[in-house]
Amino acid sequence: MVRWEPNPRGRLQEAALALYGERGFENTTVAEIAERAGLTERTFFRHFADKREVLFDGADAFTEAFVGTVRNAPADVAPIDAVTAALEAAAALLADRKFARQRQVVIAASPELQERELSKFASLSTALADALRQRGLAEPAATLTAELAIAVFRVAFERWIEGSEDQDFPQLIRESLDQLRAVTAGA
Amino acid sequence: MVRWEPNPRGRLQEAALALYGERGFENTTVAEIAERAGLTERTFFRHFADKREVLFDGADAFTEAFVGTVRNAPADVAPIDAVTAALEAAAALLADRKFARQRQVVIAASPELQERELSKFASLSTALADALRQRGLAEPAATLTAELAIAVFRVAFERWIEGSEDQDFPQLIRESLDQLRAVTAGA
DNA sequence: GTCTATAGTACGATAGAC
DNA sequence: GTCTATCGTACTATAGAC
Repeated sequence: MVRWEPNPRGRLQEAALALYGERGFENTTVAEIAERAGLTERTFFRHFADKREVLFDGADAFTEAFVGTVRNAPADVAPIDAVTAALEAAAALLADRKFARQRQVVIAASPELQERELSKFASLSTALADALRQRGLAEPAATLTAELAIAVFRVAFERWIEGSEDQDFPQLIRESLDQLRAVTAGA
Repeated sequence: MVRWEPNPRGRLQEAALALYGERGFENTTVAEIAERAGLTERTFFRHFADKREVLFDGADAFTEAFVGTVRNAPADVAPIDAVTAALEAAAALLADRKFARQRQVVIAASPELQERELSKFASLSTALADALRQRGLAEPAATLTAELAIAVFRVAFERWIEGSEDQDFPQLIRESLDQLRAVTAGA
């Protein structure tokens, strides 16, 4: 017989997402999350640095996948093309649209969670700019390209979440990139 | 004789910036800020929603200046050109480089303050996208153009802060925009 | 202006897993 | 034995309620 139920992190995440959805982020206490997961407040803070972080556990892995694609691209591939490939690779990690949608609804309802999400995207952008610089792209082009990539991803992601059934993520990304080119080209 | 010293907001802001700089954001209590300003903790929270907000008091005015320029641009001006004009107009609000630099050092030292700054830029981006949409620019071009503008501003701002004496902000913005065009054009 | 709930930290105790 | 996971308690400070 096991003394503790398995997967405490997962249980805490599930409990948190459910409670944030039911009564909102602000009206949920850490004690309540812990209780629903069969754990204590103390244990929650052992697994997650704060009350927001419980919804962003996969962020590092996502960043790694994203940046890794850029790092592994052949040296003669143009920055914009390497980044496009990375965007499509990252999209593949978002298989579960229903879960993503539920999570996004919760985040959209809380300014604090939105702040944290922005912070995660900023980290991703920084890591991406690093990778581009290591490929020889100078500043400020590296930073701008990274920011641009994040913007494209977020636009495509939002459309994917909100869209109907068979929206193709890579297709959405290509469309957004085309829009961006049209704008920067000017009138 | 005056009953209260004038300008409580300004005194709180000054005290906060000084203390955050001296001992860091996390190691500063609201009570200490209030004390240095000759006020009470309660009064601090009457003026600012939270401990971070005291460093972002000018954000709304900045957004208004930025977005107003876009809104007032003639209808036949291309979106990218309207946005460029707004960037340069916004830059004019940042006259005091020494203050801006000090503030930026403080923000850079605190993840919490960085999160708040990102949040302010996100609000600005949303407002900008709204203005562009009212000018007839469709989605997702409006959102992408707004995000792009913020990215260009931030890059130029950072260079302005870090640069030597006579860096011209408008010039930095034009350079960043050129870089962006070169990247999106591809190899 | 006073009071209170809750986030988050510090330190410690306990006890299963190996 | 060592390592690691949980839980107990006391505490500070933010922020909101009254």
